[in-house]
Amino acid sequence: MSRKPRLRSGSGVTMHDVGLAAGVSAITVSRALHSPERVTPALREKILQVVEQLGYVPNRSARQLASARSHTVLVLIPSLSNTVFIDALAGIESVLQPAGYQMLIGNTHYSDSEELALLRAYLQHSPDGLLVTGLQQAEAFSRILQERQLPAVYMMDLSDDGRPCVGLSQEAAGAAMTRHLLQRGRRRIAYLAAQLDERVVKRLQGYRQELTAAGCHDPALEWLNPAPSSMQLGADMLDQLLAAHPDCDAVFCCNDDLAIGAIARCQQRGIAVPGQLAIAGFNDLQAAAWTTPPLSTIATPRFAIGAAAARLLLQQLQGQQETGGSRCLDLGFQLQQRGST
Amino acid sequence: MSRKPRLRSGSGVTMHDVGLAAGVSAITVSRALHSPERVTPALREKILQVVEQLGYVPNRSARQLASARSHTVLVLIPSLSNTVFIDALAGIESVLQPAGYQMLIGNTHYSDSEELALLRAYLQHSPDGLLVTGLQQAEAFSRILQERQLPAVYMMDLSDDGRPCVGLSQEAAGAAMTRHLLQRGRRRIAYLAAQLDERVVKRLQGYRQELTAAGCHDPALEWLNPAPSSMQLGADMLDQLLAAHPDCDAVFCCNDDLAIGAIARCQQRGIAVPGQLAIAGFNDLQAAAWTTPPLSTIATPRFAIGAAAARLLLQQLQGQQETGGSRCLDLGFQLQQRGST
DNA sequence: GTGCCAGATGTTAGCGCTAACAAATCGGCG
DNA sequence: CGCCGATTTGTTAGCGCTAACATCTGGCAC
Repeated sequence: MSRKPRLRSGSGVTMHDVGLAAGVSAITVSRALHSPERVTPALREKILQVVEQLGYVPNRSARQLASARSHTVLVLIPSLSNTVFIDALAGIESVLQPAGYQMLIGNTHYSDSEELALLRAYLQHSPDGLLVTGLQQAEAFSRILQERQLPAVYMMDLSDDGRPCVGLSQEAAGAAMTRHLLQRGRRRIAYLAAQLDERVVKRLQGYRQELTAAGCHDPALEWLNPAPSSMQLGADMLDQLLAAHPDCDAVFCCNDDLAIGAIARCQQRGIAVPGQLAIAGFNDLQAAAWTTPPLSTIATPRFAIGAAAARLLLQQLQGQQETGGSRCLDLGFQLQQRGST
Repeated sequence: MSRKPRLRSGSGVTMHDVGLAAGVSAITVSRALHSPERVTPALREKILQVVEQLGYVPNRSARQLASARSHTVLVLIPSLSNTVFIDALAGIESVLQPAGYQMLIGNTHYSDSEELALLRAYLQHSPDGLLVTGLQQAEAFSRILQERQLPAVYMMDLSDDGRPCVGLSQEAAGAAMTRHLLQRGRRRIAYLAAQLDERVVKRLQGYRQELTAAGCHDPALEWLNPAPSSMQLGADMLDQLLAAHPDCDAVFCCNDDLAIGAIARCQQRGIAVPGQLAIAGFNDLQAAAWTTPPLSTIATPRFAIGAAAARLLLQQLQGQQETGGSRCLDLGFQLQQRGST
């Protein structure tokens, strides 16, 4: 009258089974797989053969439970529909995958509270570290990280408080594009923005600085819309802007989506670009090179940012707590001048 | 001389601790959290309070190990940089997240062998089910699914072999667009394709059928390039096509990326669209509405496909093995006629 | 031969949780 | 008043793996 055996997950072959078949104990199998240098080469070879033969698949939960390390990294991004973050994700994947780390993706929908909720939810997986977009999280967020001693690397921006980060100066990039427009002789330069996340605001600050320095800053030319960014919105905002300020001679859009909508609307309305109106975007999405005229924009190294951030995090996880040197990596940006300016 | 306590992962608060503080046993805490109906409301309330107070976070690995269920779904998509799959991903997320399921994302890079390798690697997480893009996997792939009795739902296409799937008839969609071009009076209709995955090939089949039926199929007008799809490639392929076949009067691109490149190149070369050449795309990406002229294309319900596939999988996981009725869901498509045709 | 050390392998226990069974509790009814 | 069944809670064991310690082996110095 023995009790029912439990349901086995996976293939049912355990490390113990492999050991049995290879004539060793389970722990030796574990070592053969995860710290090869602690097992005689011949024995290791034999064990690997048996693993192959039995189709053994290690159980990650058991490993995690026993070792208190999950080999998992939580990645928080504001949106799945914005290519910018997907590119960074690809960069992260390219580093974590080969290193044997699992990537958990959390979509915060640009919301601090959702971000916090996601962090709480994903703590159940006890990630070894975090990759976070941006620097401004809810207060409770940083508290949790601190309590649990969770290492984190921040992406897309540069911090001034010692937190490890990989990105670019959004402010400098905003300033660079504004300077470019000034150099092209524009004086009535508008700033069109949507979504209004921290990066968009920092670009705005760069824009303000340059215009103020040049003596032609006009707050009335700043059009900020908290709605999600889209090409439709770019077109609509352009219409509104021109209706209110027909003398405007350049539009700096906070991202390429808005800019593509704006440029298409100009095309529709017969507004000469850049003759009457220069248009600039931000991010250098693939489509930016294929508008009429092609869009001037700021190219950002998203893939590289993701990859570098992942590498930085892995360094921390592997205990290389290099104390010296700032751990802030500035990967810069590049002004792509095309036909629209 | 007691041994060192093991490193604790997470916060260190266990179910046992919660039970202790609430004056109940660990299993009661487990029940309060996961099967509320098995605990007196008052007690449950108290337990939840203690959970909150102690900041208890359940350990998913332990749960998984003990219950042989991972509450995890593996999602395999061919690419992260193609919006089509990201949209589906968003749909999947919208269903799995609220249901308490974790989504593991595997990027197959359009490769059968990588897909198989990913499946093998992710088996370590013992996913409860799979969401797979397309129907054509390596042979070993299906064998593994069968061996482990892993439920899977296939996305983006329709099967004819009884496998549960959610998508649309790629063939019918290809045919519909071709029919549309024929109705607009075109006779020399080219098919421009890249990446050449199974969906692209099926659209090609639909295209062939319609043209053959109309008596104007010319294999020389099929331009198939295995390289990854991009706007640049679309522009290049258009040039090559027109150099070889100046009499061509319509181009059906297998996706919007190619079409956007092609339409931009026409603009650059002064080729009248649709006057001299009609151009059509596939998928209805956001940018398709903002080219000059706006691109005619086939709108596909990607988000809905992802969501429906996830729901279908959850049904299977929750044991509702409804035997009756096909489990193939055709969510259709819509022809978006715009200025380019 | 003895002692010793380094390296290879094994033993034991326990990570945190839940399935299965066991016990306690309660209300209602003969 | 005691017995029944239903409901609520507890006990026990074990999921598969690995940290820590224990043991074994062989080689080498003296």
